[in-house]
Amino acid sequence: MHTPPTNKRANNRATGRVTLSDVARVAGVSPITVSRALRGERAVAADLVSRVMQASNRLGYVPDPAARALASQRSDHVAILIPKLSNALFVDLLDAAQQALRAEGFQTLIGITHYDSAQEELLLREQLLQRPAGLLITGLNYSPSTRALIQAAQVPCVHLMDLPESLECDGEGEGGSPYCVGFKQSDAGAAITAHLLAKGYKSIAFAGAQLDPRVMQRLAGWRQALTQAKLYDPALECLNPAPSSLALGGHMLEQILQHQPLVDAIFFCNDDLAQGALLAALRLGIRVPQRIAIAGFNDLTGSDQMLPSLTTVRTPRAQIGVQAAKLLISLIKTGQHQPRLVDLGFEVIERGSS
Amino acid sequence: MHTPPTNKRANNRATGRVTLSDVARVAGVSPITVSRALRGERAVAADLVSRVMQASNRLGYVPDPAARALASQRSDHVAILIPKLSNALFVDLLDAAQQALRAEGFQTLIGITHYDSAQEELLLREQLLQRPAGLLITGLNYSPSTRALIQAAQVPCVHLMDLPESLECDGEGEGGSPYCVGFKQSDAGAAITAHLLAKGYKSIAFAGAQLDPRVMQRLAGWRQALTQAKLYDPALECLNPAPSSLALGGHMLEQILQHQPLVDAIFFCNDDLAQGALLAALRLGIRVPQRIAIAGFNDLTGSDQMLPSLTTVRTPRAQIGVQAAKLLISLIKTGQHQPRLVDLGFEVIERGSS
DNA sequence: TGAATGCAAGATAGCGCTATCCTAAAATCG
DNA sequence: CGATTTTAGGATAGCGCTATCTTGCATTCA
Repeated sequence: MHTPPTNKRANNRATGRVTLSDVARVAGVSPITVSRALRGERAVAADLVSRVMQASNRLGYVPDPAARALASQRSDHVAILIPKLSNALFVDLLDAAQQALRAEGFQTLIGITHYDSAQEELLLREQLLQRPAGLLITGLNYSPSTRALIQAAQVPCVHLMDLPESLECDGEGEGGSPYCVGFKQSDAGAAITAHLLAKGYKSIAFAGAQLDPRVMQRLAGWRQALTQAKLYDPALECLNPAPSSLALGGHMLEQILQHQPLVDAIFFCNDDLAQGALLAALRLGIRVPQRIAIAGFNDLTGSDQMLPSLTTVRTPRAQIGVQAAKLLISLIKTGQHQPRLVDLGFEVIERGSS
Repeated sequence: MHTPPTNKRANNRATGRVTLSDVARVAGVSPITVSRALRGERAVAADLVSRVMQASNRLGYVPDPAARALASQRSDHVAILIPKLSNALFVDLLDAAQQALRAEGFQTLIGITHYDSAQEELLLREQLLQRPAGLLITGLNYSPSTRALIQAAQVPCVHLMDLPESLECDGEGEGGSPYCVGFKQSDAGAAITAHLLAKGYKSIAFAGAQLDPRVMQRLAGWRQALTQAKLYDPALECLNPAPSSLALGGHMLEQILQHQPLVDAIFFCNDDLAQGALLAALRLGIRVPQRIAIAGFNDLTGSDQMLPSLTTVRTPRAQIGVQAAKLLISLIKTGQHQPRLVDLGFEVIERGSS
């Protein structure tokens, strides 16, 4: 069957879809005016706008994202790149960002990198095909090819969780510093270490898994705090590239107690490790914090329920998701935003385990 | 600046994008033939196909999803509707489904319903605007308007986690039963209850939060098992519509112990509740399983690490995500699939808490 | 007051692909 | 072996929107 092209204006064919032209006809204006009126782009006379609005509402018009994307070379998608969904941290980030984006009419495209920069590049490449309006990327990515992709795509991009080491503007040629929403991981690492020091612990180990850039920065903060207190010892570092998990935390506790019996406190780079350590301590009859103090990072679900409850660093991940989304949207709409760096800070939460 | 339409075939303008026509020109065929060759649609002579492939690879051609979506009225998106990201169950589901979909070139659109059917309908409406190729929906949705939306959209849809009560074909008019990948929630509820009965527990309480349809089915399974054992008592039901959490699990344990001191076992509808109960028991000095046995559901992360380790029902959520994605893809490509119902079962995991 | 300027609305022309129809050649048949 | 059917490639025409240029009219200035 081929429906002959009857009246050019009544082009809603068999689909039943209400198009711009339909609205235009009802409002008695040209299609392009409807487009402009609905997008608020350029000046359109107030009475025309209201007529268009009325017609649009009456017909229940909804723009077609695909047509819009094809014509404007920009979709209503925002791509988000996240390392893993098995870490609650990133789930909270995703949840918050997704909700904030949806409120502004954006669809979220997720990409899980598994901490693999080749995967990250591939994912980004796939996502860029959709011509997203913006990009949210975990961490400050310095993979040159990924960076080049973003530059070439001319898409606004906000980095999550992390801030560059030097807060000052370092005008690095192309557009200056990146947009970032997060907090200083190294400061947070130093702060929780300082807390343990203040409580009188003398031999404070660092236990880190995954060893992504943020863990390494927390490690740097810990090093700095201990060095300053003249208590730093490389033997106190327990690093494992395996993914973070409760079970691994338990193993690490045992390992440290065995090899470094003088250690009286451990700073775990993530709460799941610390929770695992607390459970292992319970199992092994090791008293926390009497025999050894435990501190975690992120204040994940359950940390306040542990026995003893877990001393940790509360990180504003939901806030980061929301603020990053807002920053990105402003970037999409206006092309720029000040400041480029948003530091949402962190908070040391002292609980029973220290 | 207006670039005059020079050569119609060299239409990759300033964007640098390689289009179908570019490939067509290089391969010495018409654009439509390239389109057909690359999609494998209709018959195209083998030598032409290989010429097209070569040209396509050489130029690095990648189809534009927006153009494709506009022309074909179908995008490469698959929409997934999930209640919450705060329940690890759904995160695992999403993770698995997303990965399987991506492997086949589909982008995942997420929607978080927060167990709100009005939200669900709104989200679905928004997602349908993107003309998704398929739909993954948690649970068997019976909200009439949502159902109507799906029907009207003519989009393949697979339901997750749950199977309809009557497994027999009940030819309900329009297209028969829905496509489902999951397991029988009520059977799982009955099975874990049967396990507790077999261990000799006589007064087995049910503690449920959120009270979504799946929880209610587990409740039904528990009721049925206890009724059969002539041990059912409505007073043993502890139901709370609040979201599931560790803290709530602790509260529920205390509540049950206080109001029903004779209870010797509790079946919690989700592992986070059960984990919270175990921690609360530890805090209160209540011995598990001696004073009271605890069982959970889903075998979430950490359940094996608890003290004592948690008896629970292992549910194949990652499998469900993957299988549902596969079923959906087959549905998208071929229009149908048998069987319509995929039961992936479950497994009772006996651990220290019972 | 006539020319220069601004400004809002419209006409035009695609964005990059696929659905549909068409046609010429090959394959099948009575 | 001519008539019918099948087949594979191409021409054509949009999908529903926005970028861009053009035009008509009200403002402003020398």
